[in-house]
Amino acid sequence: MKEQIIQAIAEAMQQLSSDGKIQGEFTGEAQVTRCKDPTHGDYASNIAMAYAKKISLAPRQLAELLSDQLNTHKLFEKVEIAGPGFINFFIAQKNHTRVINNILSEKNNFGNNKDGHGQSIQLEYVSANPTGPLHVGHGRGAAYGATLANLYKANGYQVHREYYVNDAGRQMDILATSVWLRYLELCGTEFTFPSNAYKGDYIWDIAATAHRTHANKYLVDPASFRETLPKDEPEGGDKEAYIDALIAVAKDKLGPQGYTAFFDLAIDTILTDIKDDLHLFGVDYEQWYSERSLFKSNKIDNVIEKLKASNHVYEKNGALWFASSKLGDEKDRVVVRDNGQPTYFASDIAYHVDKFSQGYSKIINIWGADHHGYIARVRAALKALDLDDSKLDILLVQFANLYRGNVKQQMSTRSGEFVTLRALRKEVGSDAARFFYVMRKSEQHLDFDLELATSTSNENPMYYVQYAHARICSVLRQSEQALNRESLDDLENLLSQDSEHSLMQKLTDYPELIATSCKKQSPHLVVNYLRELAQKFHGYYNETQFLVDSQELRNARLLLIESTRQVLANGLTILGVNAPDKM
RNA sequence: GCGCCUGUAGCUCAACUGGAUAGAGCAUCGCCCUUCUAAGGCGGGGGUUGCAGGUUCGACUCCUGCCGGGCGCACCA
Repeated sequence: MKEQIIQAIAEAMQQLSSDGKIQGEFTGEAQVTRCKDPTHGDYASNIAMAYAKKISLAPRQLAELLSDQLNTHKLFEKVEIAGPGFINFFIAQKNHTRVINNILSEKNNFGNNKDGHGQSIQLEYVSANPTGPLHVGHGRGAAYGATLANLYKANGYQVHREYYVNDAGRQMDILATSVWLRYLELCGTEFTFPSNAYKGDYIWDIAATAHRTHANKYLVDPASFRETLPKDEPEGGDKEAYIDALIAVAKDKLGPQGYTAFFDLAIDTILTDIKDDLHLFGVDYEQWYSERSLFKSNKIDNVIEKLKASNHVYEKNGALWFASSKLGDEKDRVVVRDNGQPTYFASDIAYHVDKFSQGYSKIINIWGADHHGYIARVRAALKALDLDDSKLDILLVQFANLYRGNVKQQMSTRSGEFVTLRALRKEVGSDAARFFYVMRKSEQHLDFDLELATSTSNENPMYYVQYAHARICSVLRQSEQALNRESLDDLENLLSQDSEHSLMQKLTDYPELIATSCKKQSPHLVVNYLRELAQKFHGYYNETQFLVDSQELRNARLLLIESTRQVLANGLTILGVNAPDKM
C-alpha cells in the first residue's frame, strides 16, 4: 500500500514537471508514513516540505499542486493538505478491504516477501561453552537468534543456523578433571574440591554415570598425589596453578584412554543436554560446529601459516603475536602461547575463515555484550587474510539480568549458582520465555523478573496476544455457517465502522512490518505489532457482535476476524510461540 | 583512562532511523458480564524525553560538552 502511494507521488511529480508547473525533474523517493491520528487520514507524506526548498516554492504551494494532481487517483478517497505542508491520504474503502482477500488467499505465507531471494545467510548464535547447562542468560541469545532466523526466512533468505561448540581448550580440561574428582569422592575417597573447578550438581550426575559404568576402575587414592600439589586459593595459593596441577595429575594417573573417557563423557552429556534443552525451546540448528574439528583438520595451523606468510605475525617473549593493532584493533593479540598452545582466538580465526569459504552472502554472529571487545580483533584477522569483513555482521545482545523479586540471581557457571534455561522453561513455559526475551530491543538491558513472570503470569503480555487468537477461534467454532469469500465485493459497504477500518489498517501494515523488522534485525517490533493488533481486535470484540442474524453482515465480520486470526498466527510463528485455539 | 550499550509517566518499555498533541503495559481511580472466552473493554489522573548548547520549517531521534547506570579492556575460554 505504502509503495503504491510512493509510486503515485512520483508519477504526480513527474506530471507536474512535464506540465512545467514545477522546475526540474523529480528524483528520489517520497517518504510516506502511517498516521497516528485518524483525522489525518491513513497515510501522510512530508514530500512537499522536504522538496519545496530545492525548487524554491513554499511547501504549501507544492503541496497544493500535488494534492490537485493526486485527488483524481483511484487509490484515494481524498487527499488533503495540513499543517506546514503535510499531504494526508485517505484510502478508498475498497482498497482497505482488499487486504482481507490477500490474507485469506496467502494464508500462512501472508506477510512473506522475496527480498532475500537468492541470498544465503549463516547465523551463529548461543555457542555457549559446553561446560554446564545453559542458564537464563543464554536464553536471550537463543530466542533472539531463532526469531531472527525466522524473520530472514520470511523475507526469502536461505538461512543456515550454526552453534559453535568450544570443545577444546583448558576449560574442557577443568571440566573433565572436575568430573573425575567427584568420581573419586563417589568411590569413597576424601579430597577437598578445588575452588576453581566446576561445582554444579550436574557434575555429580556425570560422575555418577562414570561410576556406574566403570565402577572403581579409575580410582586413585588422593593421598598418592595430594602432597605434590601447590596450594589452592583458600590456603593462600593460586587457584589457576592449583587446577592446572590437578589436570596434569588427572592426565598422568588416568592415562590417555582413561582421561579421554572422562573428557568425552563430560562433554557428550552436557552437549546432549544443551541440544535437548534448545530443541524444547524451539531453537534448532543446521549444524553444530566443533572447535576440535578445526584442530583435527589442521585448519588452525593453516591459518597461522597464512598469517605468517603475509607478515601479520611476529614473535615476542616466546609467543606468536598477531599485529592486529595495525588493522584497527587497540593492541596486538597472542595467537600461539609460549607453551606452543594456540589461543582461543586462533581457533576463532580459523572458524571464521571457514565460514567465509562457504560462500554465504552474509554471515551473522550473535554475541553477548561482554564479547564486544572481541569484534575488532576478528575483523582485523579477516582483513589480514584478505577477506571482505563487511560481509560479517556482529550483533550484540545485552545482558539479561535475572531477578527473583528484588534479588538479583547469580549466573556464574563455575560457582554452580545459576538458574538454568531448563528451569525457566518449566516455571514460565517456553512460549512466555520466548516472548519475554525478544520483547525488548536487543541493545537494551533486560531485567527478567521470575516472580513477575510466574506468580502474576496473567499480566504477561503474551497471554494478551494468545487470548485474542483463542477468542477468534472460539467465535469461528460457534458460527454455524461456512465462510463465504464470494461476496468479497460487498465488504466495503459492510465493514464501515471505525474499529473495522482501524483493524484493516493494522492488517495492511503486516507485510511491511516483516520487512522492516528484518532489515533492522529487530524482532521486538513484531512483538509490539502483535500487541497492537490484539488490542484493536479486543476493542472490536467488545464493541461489536459478530454472530448477528444478517448472514451477509455476519459473513463479512467473520472474514475480517479470520484474517486477524491468520495474521496473529503468522506473527506468533515468527516468534516461535504457539497460537492456541482455546485457553 | 579508552571503547561499546544505555538514560523517556511511580515501575518496565515503545515511538515506523528527522514529522503533526511523545504512546503502551503494570500500578492507581471510576465505569462495563441475562449477549460470541472479563486472561477482555471504555474513561480519568500521571511527562521540561538526564542536563546545557547547536543544526532546521520541525529534535526523544542528528552534532558537541557535561552528569548518572551496565559491560569490556588477559600468553582465560
